Amino acid sequence: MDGEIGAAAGLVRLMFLLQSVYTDVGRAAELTVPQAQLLCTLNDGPQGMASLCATLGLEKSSLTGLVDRAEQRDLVVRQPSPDDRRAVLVAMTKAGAKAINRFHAELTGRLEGLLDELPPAERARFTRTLGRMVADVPAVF
Amino acid sequence: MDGEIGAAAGLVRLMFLLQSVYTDVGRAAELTVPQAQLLCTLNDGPQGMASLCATLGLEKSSLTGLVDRAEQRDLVVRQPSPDDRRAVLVAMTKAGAKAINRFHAELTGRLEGLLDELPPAERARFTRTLGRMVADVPAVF
DNA sequence: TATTGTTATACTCTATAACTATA
DNA sequence: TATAGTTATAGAGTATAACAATA
Repeated sequence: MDGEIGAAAGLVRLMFLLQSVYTDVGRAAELTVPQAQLLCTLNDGPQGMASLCATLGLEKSSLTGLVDRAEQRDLVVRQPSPDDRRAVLVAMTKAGAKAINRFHAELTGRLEGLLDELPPAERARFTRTLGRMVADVPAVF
Repeated sequence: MDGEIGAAAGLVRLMFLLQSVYTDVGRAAELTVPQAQLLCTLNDGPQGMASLCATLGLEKSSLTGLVDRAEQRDLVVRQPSPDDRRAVLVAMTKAGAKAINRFHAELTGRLEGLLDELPPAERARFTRTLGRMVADVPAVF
């Protein structure tokens, strides 16, 4: 009634809306979606490949390729781990930091823009509920 | 304060949560994400390639490949258009309909489960706000 | 001329399996 | 033996550019 849609349909549509915004902002910053995720994850400091696999939900070999390409574009560098000679630490370069800062600022603006037309009280309630729903999702942003 | 996160960060986390659920349910139904999107779009009836491109946000050549692979898996068929001899209509097969019905039911359940722990009033408000936000998003579900 | 769709080509992303080196 | 990471290989998805056929 009255054009209402179910919760599931609404969530799927929101997912596509968010994906298209994310991809779009990425393109403007010359970052693919997985590259942007990688850089966001590295924002807190260098990490080992295994740890990145867990955060990003990728197989080891997939991450090897992703890091290879990001390294070719001078977004990240591989460094030897001081503690474990098998391990590698992946760190952002200055160019990577610059790209992700731009991406982050632009994406934040675009996403907040999606809520612009909501009355402030409704927006606040929505954001609070959102925070509850994603409490357990790793901080990839 | 109090573990609150901003609206943009919340939306990004929700996007990743939704993507992982969507991908997961797709895998169980042996559908890739783009294949599931394609089948959902065809649920209302056969469509031409150009129309599908617009709905799915893909280039013509990308869609050609997607439909090729879906056709190889017997999920869709290409039919000649009765009105325009250049055009092609893409339609679901019985196997495609079966797969997407299963996918749809399972995904709906999983997504509604995300809201399970919210108090009913909060859930209703959230769903209503959601509906407002995605009013202009094409119905890909 | 414009539109519909395909082909050729190239790149990114992802996974599985087998491998090397270190713990 | 177990863990950290790479290599080899294969397949899906996407885009740009050039093309054929029809409107």
